[in-house]
Amino acid sequence: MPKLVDHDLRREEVAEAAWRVIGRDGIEGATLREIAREAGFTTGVIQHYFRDRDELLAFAARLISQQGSARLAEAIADHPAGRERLRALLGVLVPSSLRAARVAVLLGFWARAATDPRHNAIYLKQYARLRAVFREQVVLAAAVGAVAPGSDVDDVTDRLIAFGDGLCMRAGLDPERYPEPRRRQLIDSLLAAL
Amino acid sequence: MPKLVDHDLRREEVAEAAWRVIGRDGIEGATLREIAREAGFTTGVIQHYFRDRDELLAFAARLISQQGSARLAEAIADHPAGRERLRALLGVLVPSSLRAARVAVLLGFWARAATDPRHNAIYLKQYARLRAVFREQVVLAAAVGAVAPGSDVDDVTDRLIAFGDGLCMRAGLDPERYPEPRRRQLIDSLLAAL
DNA sequence: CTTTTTATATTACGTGTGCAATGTTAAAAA
DNA sequence: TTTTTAACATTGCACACGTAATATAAAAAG
Repeated sequence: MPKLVDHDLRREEVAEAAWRVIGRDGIEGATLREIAREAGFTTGVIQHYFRDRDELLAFAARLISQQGSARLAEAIADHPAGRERLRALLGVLVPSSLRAARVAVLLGFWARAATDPRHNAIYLKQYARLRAVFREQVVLAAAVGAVAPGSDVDDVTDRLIAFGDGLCMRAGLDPERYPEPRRRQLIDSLLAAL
Repeated sequence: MPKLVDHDLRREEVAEAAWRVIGRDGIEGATLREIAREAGFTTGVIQHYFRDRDELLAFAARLISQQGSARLAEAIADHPAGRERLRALLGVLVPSSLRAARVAVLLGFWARAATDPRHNAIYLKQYARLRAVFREQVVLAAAVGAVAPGSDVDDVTDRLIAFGDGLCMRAGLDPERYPEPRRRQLIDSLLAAL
């Protein structure tokens, strides 16, 4: 047997290079050659670990979502149920170290999900998971009195997520208007109005 | 002098064809040849009215924003200041006839604005206008008591817009979960919490 | 050492792109 | 009627793309 390589690790390595390229040049700029150059490999390597460009992009999209899930779990573990935990969850959607590149990656995948059925399916799964986590925590927050009594749980959940996504996007495209303190202030303002 | 053609009209015609293609195939699918085919022209026509592909896309982005401004003005004219008018404004961000294609166009331009400085500049101008309109109406709404006393006007404005954008995106990518009645319900729920 | 199998590298090919150059058409002005 | 010029069409080119095919390197197994 020849040189031993951790396949999953290599795939992640390539996917992360793809993110960096997408963040810099957009999805259309994420060519196999450019991704390979960014990763320090040749295109032959990428071909060895991914059937084609689309599978690589799909893998990258899935991976970014998995990492988001992990950060959601962290946020839950690190903060007590209620408003604090909701704030931490929103902080995952709108991370404090928000780079334009990160938003470019998200927007790129979302834009692709709007026209490509395969990526849309990936997106739907990701979103269902995200929403379930948020909803659960909204229920807990309501039990602790962090949500106005009488509010519909699903409404609050969807409002939270929509706000987080919108803010993430606007802030990524216009970082001067939405520096980190301003983002935190908006999140607090939103939570206070729940 | 030869045949007379309204230049602006032709440009709009081409831009609208570009939207349809982007809505169908994404921005990367919006090639000159495909846009020309969609518009019923040859690529020669497009070359005659636009310097290059980028200018065409920039024009299309500007045009879509202008039309949005017009719809905002309509919404203001048709609804009394206060909660009703805010609802109408949100209805412009999240139109009742939300097609996936429309969201694909928006996401495509946003994604491009994340990596292309020229498109980012266009986006910033658009957003400044949008925000100014919203802010003005939030002030009026507060005066009528449609906003909780003591709320910061800028906070409320940004929360409204972020929510609207986020909902528009999520709904466009997942229309089954967010049919029109659900979207209206969410908007009302948000306004009630102001 | 030889064989086998995987990782990585290289090259070539067909396709489609944006764009430039050039040709054709037709209508308005002279 | 002739000329002029904008509108539109066509063709070709250089380039970059994704991918297939193939070659080389390397390491475990016999």
